[in-house]
Amino acid sequence: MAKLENFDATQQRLASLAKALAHPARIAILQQLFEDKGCRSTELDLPLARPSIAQHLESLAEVGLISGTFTGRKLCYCLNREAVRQLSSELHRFFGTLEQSTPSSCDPGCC
Amino acid sequence: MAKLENFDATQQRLASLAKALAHPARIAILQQLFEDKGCRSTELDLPLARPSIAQHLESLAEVGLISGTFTGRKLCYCLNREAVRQLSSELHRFFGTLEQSTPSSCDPGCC
DNA sequence: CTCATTCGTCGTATTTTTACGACGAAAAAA
DNA sequence: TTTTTTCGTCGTAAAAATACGACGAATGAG
Repeated sequence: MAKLENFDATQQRLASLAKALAHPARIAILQQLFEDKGCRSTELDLPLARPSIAQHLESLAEVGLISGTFTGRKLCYCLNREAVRQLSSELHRFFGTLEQSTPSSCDPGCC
Repeated sequence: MAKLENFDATQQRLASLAKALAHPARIAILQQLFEDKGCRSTELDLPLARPSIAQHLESLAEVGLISGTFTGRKLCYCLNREAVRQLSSELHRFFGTLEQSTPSSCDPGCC
């Protein structure tokens, strides 16, 4: 399948950032990391089994929103606050350009 | 699967809005609707077959970002600009609360 | 009218995501 | 040391998302 490469880079990037947020567990993880609830898959409080939590952490790490480092054998995930800020501003810019557009679509003559 | 209902409503809502944006085709559709490129699945310019485009339009409609109406047998999708504005502000609020949090996670003593 | 085209939808193949049991190595307890 | 617990990861089952061929009704051309 994977016809994703036929879209332009900006569309792909926005989509993959959005995909990172596209599961309540990952939203919850970001919230808890921000609240300093803990940084390990076992410290996070989610209604999911541990392997699932680890998987969600990995997806967040893949887009750079968090990054995991080992201290000995323990894996700790840290927020990449700068990346979060950047994601926030990319989304904001996207919606900004949308809102600047001419508000004429679906005028009476549209269809 | 579907353990989604074990997360709180805000997390679920944010996730499903993000999911709506989680494909480059849907990003492109929003852009083109905003640019008044057309409002029908056949007028949109995407590297996908028509049934696929129709499917992406449906997902956007499901979260209320656009809505389709028939004029005779022709189906025209219109942007719901108010819903887009609201999505934008919900995401902004989410990131806002994140950024206000104490920036201490992953301090030296974290792990 | 007849034939071709258009467009919405159905069904389904394929891929990706989600979820977790189970294993093994390390750490902790006994 | 022996036993138990902890935790990261592997493999895989189940579900959801993605993509499109094909059908049929309606429209338009000849």
